[in-house]
Amino acid sequence: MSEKQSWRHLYTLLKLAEMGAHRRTAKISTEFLARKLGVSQQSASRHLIELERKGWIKRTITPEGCLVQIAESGLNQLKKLYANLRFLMETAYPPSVTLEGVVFTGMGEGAYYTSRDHYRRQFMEKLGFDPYPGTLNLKLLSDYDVKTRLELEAYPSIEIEGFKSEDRTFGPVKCYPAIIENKVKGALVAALRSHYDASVVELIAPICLRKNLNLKDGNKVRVEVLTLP
Amino acid sequence: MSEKQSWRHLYTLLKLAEMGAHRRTAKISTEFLARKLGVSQQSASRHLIELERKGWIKRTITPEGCLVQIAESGLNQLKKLYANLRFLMETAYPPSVTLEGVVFTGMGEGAYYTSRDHYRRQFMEKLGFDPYPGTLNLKLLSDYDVKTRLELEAYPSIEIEGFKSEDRTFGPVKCYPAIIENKVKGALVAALRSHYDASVVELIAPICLRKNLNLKDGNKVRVEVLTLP
DNA sequence: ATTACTACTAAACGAGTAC
DNA sequence: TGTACTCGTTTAGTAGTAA
Repeated sequence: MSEKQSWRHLYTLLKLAEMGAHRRTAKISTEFLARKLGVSQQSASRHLIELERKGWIKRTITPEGCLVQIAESGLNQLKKLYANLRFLMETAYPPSVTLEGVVFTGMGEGAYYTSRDHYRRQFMEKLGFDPYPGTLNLKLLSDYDVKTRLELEAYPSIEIEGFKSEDRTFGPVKCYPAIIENKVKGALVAALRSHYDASVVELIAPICLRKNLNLKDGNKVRVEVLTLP
Repeated sequence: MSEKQSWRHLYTLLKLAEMGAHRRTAKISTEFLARKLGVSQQSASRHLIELERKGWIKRTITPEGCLVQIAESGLNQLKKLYANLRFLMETAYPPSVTLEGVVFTGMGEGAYYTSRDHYRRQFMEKLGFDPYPGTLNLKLLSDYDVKTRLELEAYPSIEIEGFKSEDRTFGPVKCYPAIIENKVKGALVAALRSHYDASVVELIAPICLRKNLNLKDGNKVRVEVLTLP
């Protein structure tokens, strides 16, 4: 969907579907399509050529107009858009939210927790990566970020079960897949420890975020938190 | 939706919604939006300015980025697109199909039927216009058109009830709202009489189609048949 | 850091027209 | 009629940069 010009083509595809070309072969002249698109006949012609090149439509030219049918790959584009919109319109929470905070050094307990075998195995299974032993602590910057972080509690999360060891209890943890600094896929973990308040979040990733993103205490970090399953 | 450039703006709106701006005020920098849109930061900035001018978003600029929320009119645009796509994806029939045929002169019975009071009142009530007394007969041109006309039978139609007079019975009639030659809003009536086969359709309109469209026998006419209620 | 202006480039568009 | 080419115009997009 994010290919260049693809959006304009999707619009043409939508109009073709409105004429039934997604269910049947429709006879559509470039002039008629042009009216529907609000462009010139020449542009409509070009759009059809481009759509055909992309493999989004099948086309047969006849003297009375084009016989057009949307191909499977074209229909998939429309379905993708539909699924996207349905999610946006029907669910109460957004697909992603972004948080900003500054790096700070905790008490070094992150490494201890993330390397507990019960946690670690669940991270691998449910998040799809083996966490680097240690968490990146972020102090949220503004009221906006704290408010957003609190809203996160209401969104569906990945639940990591707690467990008991010989001498103590490890509580359950909520995770949210996240993209850190637009680069690294990791996760935001909530309540891994109870030391911090709502203005603090912890991040885990398959790699050492500090090293890989060259972060030092006080650096600002942007996190895109994903709510999609 | 068909205003100029409106489609590109709708795309930006969709991306903003993906960041939650349709349910909450989201802090979004033009740089971040630009990545999501696949354009430059400058273009993203321009898009936001244009969306704000249109009244589709509310925006507050802060040093750390823009606080963006999609306005009601913007949300309506997304809802419109969603409803449109839902109809296309969930229903088996298309919103419109086009037919082409050539004008021919019937036996002059159209005027008699369309002016029967029981029919006429139902046309006014259910189609929203008082039909000109008479029908325009079209002989469909190709196999494609005949096939399309037959498919029409399976689509939902406006039902005109039959009735009895003193001496005879008038059967029920199916109607489909239609746009004739991209200009006149009328309707296609099916089985008003049983004289003709599947390669013939009859049109009614509030005006005399022959006169207004300057039609003579043998002229080609394009009809866009609407299936939407 | 941000936003967004100006100046320029690239792309989309449309008029004319060939087929 | 149709489609679709060339080519000049318009519009969208980007780079550089000021605030």
